[in-house]
Amino acid sequence: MSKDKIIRAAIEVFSENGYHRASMDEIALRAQVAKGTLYYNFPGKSQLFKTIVKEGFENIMQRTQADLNAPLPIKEQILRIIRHHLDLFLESRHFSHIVFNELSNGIEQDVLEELKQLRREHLHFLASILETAKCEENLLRDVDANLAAASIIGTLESTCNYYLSHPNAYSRDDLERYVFTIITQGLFISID
Amino acid sequence: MSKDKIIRAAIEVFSENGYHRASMDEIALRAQVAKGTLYYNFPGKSQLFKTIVKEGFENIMQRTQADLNAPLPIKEQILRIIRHHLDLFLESRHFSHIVFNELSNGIEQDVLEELKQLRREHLHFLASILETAKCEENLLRDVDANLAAASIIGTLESTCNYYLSHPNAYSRDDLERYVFTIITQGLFISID
Amino acid sequence: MSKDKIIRAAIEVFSENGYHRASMDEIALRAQVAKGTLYYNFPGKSQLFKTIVKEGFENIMQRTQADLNAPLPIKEQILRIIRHHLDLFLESRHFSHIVFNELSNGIEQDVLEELKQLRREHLHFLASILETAKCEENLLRDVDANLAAASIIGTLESTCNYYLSHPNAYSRDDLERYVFTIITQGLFISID
Amino acid sequence: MSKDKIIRAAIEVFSENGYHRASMDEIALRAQVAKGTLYYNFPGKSQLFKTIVKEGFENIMQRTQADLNAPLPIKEQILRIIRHHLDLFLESRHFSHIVFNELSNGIEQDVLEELKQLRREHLHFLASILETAKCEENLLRDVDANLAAASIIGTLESTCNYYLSHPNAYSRDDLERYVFTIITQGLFISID
DNA sequence: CATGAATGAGAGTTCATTCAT
DNA sequence: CATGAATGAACTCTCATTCAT
Repeated sequence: MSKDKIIRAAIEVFSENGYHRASMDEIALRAQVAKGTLYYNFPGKSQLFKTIVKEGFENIMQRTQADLNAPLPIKEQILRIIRHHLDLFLESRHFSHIVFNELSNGIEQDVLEELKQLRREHLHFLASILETAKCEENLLRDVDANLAAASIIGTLESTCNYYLSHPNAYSRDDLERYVFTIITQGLFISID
Repeated sequence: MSKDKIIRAAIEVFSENGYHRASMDEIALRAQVAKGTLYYNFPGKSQLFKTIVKEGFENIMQRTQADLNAPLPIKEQILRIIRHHLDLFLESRHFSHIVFNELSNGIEQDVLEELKQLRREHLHFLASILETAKCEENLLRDVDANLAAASIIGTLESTCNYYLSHPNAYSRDDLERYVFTIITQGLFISID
Repeated sequence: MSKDKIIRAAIEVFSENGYHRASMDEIALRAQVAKGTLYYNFPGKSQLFKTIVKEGFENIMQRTQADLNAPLPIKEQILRIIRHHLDLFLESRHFSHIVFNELSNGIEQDVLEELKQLRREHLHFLASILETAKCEENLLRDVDANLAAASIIGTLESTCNYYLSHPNAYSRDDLERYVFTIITQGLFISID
Repeated sequence: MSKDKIIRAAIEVFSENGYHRASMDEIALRAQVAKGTLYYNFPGKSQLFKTIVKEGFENIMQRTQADLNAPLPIKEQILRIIRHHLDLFLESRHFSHIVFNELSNGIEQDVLEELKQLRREHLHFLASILETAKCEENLLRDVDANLAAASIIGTLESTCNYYLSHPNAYSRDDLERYVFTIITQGLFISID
């Protein structure tokens, strides 16, 4: 089906070039459809972009949620959150960069607003997991859950970035462990 | 002098619109110089952008360095690092976003390479401060200093972002304290 | 039947948007048929347009003719011509604008030629009524009947236009009377 | 100068093709400038069109006004109005068609509104000449001056149209005389 | 030093038309 | 009879860059 081919191609092209340098011509070429077919299936470039980002957010939230269904200690929950996000970040580096960072300027105002909303929802999704854990287990430091969630995302994004430009510095497992340590040792209550 | 006027205007325009939506016309207009003057002073758009990002990095590194000249405990050093970065992030939100995030795709390859190098240098600058502290004071957890630095930057960037879209949630001082807690409680050794 | 639905929808859309801005998509949407159905029933956009214009001309000529079947004094005949044209012009303003004015440029050459022919026929139809009256009653000034007919159409078109953009200036009846006066006092012989 | 070349070319192209079929490429080609030069000098297609129509209206109003400076009997004034409009209509047939008819649909709403305003001003200009004459000389029939002006324009437009498609029917002088008769015998008071 | 008119490659988008079903 | 997904040529418009002055 054309729609799927287009989305697959668009992910590629947006990932490789960023929103602005990605051209509809290139996407059509990559999807092996005519340019008009893009506009038959999507209202325009920004809407196509939105669709993709939306799917990305939903994808990672679903994957995370599915894995947290069973009752798990918060430590394990955070580990899994980190693992899923690392999967996304490392498997499709540019795509995740788009999802988490390219939402700043230079996109049509209305679509931008929707995308920011999506990002907020993702953050609240993580925050709610933390909040639940904080209440139930009393293991988390008394920090605003939203800020904590923001910190997790920022740390993941930034460390992955570093990891990817230093491919031989440590293994994927090391990275996971390091990040877990950095995050949790600040989130778990410790005797000072 | 024209060069200064151009740089000031360019910071504004790049900040407000991102790299691609910023136009040389707009920059010339804001700088109150003719379009040709831009090309008299800078080889092109990407070079102008590079100049600005470079100045941004140098600025924050200088400000931080200057404040760390006196011998200070690591806790105080980190607090000051956070404070300077919050200053930069909150005072010129979009500019810092450019500096820390817009360096991904869609910029001319050669300039992009230089910018990534700058970002690496900034990260290493922070990492070296941490490294020194780790050796001298043995207060820091045994985590790769570069990853720790990346985590700090990511956390700052991400939490500021949240803070700015929820202006009334907490005060600037609260934010500073929260971020400090999140970062340090993971970086300082604690008895588990 | 699809054909009728299409024609009704097409009249609406052409009227509201003019030939070029009217899109086949919009017509199909309004007619509640699939786009392909348009091309099943009509060879293309210009032919569909031609069909509509043709029906418009035939409609007004029939209405006028029907009303002039009984032998009437020329004064009454002209009044009825005016009345029928005002009906058409005022009831479906844009449609009549299309019929009388949009036949100039920018339509496929072959269809355009046919449409101009239709306009000529309409003009000759009016002219023949005037000509008959001139011979039989000797009440009309010695002016070329075709020019006189052209003048009537031009006056109707132009005054309706004015009337429609000044809705409260005079009543429909006033307009009819004024136009009648303007036209006839130039067409009837008067002692100078 | 580029601006002049563009306007000259645009008049040609708009006249030959109507607003929608006229392409900016064609105008640039005809003007022997690059496409970008069009947009350097005019904000867009509709604005370019507006400029041209505006100049057309101003041109004919100026020419007419200049010729009516000396105090003339109304009969002579109307003759001159007719003459100037015939000049415009016959010399640049398509241009005048644009000016007087292509202002209906399918042009950007804001520009369309301005153009309609121009047409209204032109009509009021003619109406004011008639009004003055009516008051001063008491020679004009008691018909609303605006409708009378509309009638003149409509008659001129429509008869010229006919004249141009029947080039050999009568001479330009005949046309002028006929039109003058048609118009004035309805405007001058006559004993019925 | 500085200008700004001019450029042209390339972008996003529209839409009449086709054709396999 | 009717459909609607797919097409691709043509369109308007943007903008970094150049160069004669």
